[in-house]
Amino acid sequence: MSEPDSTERKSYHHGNLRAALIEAALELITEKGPTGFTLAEAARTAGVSPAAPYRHFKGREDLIAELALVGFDMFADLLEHAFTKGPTGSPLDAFYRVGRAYLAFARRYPGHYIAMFESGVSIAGNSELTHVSNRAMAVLTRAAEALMAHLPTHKRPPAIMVSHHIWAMSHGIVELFARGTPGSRAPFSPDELLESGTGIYLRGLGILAPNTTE
Amino acid sequence: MSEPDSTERKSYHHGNLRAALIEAALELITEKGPTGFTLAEAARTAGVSPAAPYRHFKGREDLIAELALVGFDMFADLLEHAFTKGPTGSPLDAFYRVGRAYLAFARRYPGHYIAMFESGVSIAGNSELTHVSNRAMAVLTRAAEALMAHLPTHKRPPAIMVSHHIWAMSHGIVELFARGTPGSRAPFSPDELLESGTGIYLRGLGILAPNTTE
DNA sequence: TGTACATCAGTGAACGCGCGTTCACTGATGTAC
DNA sequence: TGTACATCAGTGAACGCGCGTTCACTGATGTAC
Repeated sequence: MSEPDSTERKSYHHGNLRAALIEAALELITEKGPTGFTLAEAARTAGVSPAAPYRHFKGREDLIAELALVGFDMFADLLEHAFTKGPTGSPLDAFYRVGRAYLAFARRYPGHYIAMFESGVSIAGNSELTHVSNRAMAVLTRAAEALMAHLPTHKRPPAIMVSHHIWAMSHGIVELFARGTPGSRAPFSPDELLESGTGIYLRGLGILAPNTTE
Repeated sequence: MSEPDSTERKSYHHGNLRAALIEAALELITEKGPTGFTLAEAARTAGVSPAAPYRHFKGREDLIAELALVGFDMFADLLEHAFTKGPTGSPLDAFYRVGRAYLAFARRYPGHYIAMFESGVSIAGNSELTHVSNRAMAVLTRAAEALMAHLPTHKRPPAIMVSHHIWAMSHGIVELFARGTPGSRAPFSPDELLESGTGIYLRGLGILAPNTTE
């Protein structure tokens, strides 16, 4: 009844503070946006004094950067896994899987996604972040390359450009149609949108036949 | 030398406070992001006491909502103008113009764009905002409709879906590649990306010939 | 197995800060007559 | 043209608040011998 905070603790030491702070920060960011997140509240949620986080992070910014770092790492792994899983699948299947994985990540790990793309964290200014974000990007680019391997060279745009297109559309869909009141804003679900959008796009690349589906 | 703030003022009354506050807010939001913006600083910039803004806005949120409202209105006008200008142009030309206008708006009015899409303002929760954002969306949809008018019905996806695709890609490009260190993040400019992306997409729709350019 | 000691991971109180907002006020402006 | 008065658009001081961060401290844990 009178316990002020979430986690109980018996000993002086928390034992798992770093992880608990990350967890708390993710929840707070998900609920209140990057603006709403404060170190003090994360400490409170973890059941710890406001000074404790400074044993594990240099400060507020540092914690957010850590969220983004972990996020990009998971993101890259997820995309990678979607791309390489199921050796029976065609490059086309793999490409669609990667797209779906993109949306799935944004939906499943909103706190990470926000820290990565909406928190104002400077990716270019942090070499670790740059590295791991490049890794995620590279998966998309490889998927695009595999997809276009059999296209005649003169009809093949740079794979990086293609992955940028797909990334942009995915990100746009997440930001515009997967946030906020779910579903109310659009007559189409995010997944439908991405599926249909990339379908049309791939037809334009010459990878799908002009009028496959009905 | 010792003037603390930007605008000089001779009389007790500012005369133009509302507009000055909006101007100041746009600058601050552009420089520091939606988080960095405070009513107090906007007042300071306008050379006015921290209580003065309350004569013109209900509070901080209200000011941001106003920025978004004005922004969406300009946005819709700009897209509209791009769409209807030059009666000689084909629907295809008009469509490209609308796309370019999208990027141009984001580049030219970053403060408005941020207030509209990144400030956390709830569009659905404000009927005026909903109305004016729908208006902008409608322009895109009309452009898509005009574009697909001559497609056989069974090959024609819903215009709303198409406009959602285009909007998502445009927004994604703005967020991922037009912000931050300009150009450093991608080997392609935002305009190139949108142009090539929509080009491929329109080919997929059957609006452009399979291999038009080289 | 026991003891001394270094190190680690917390505490809690305090700081300075700037914010959003309210309040009674006052100078300037506009209007009626 | 002049005067009285209502209204408007500011002031400035104050409030309560919560934050980020620092500091000397202390309880718990790990290690050497």
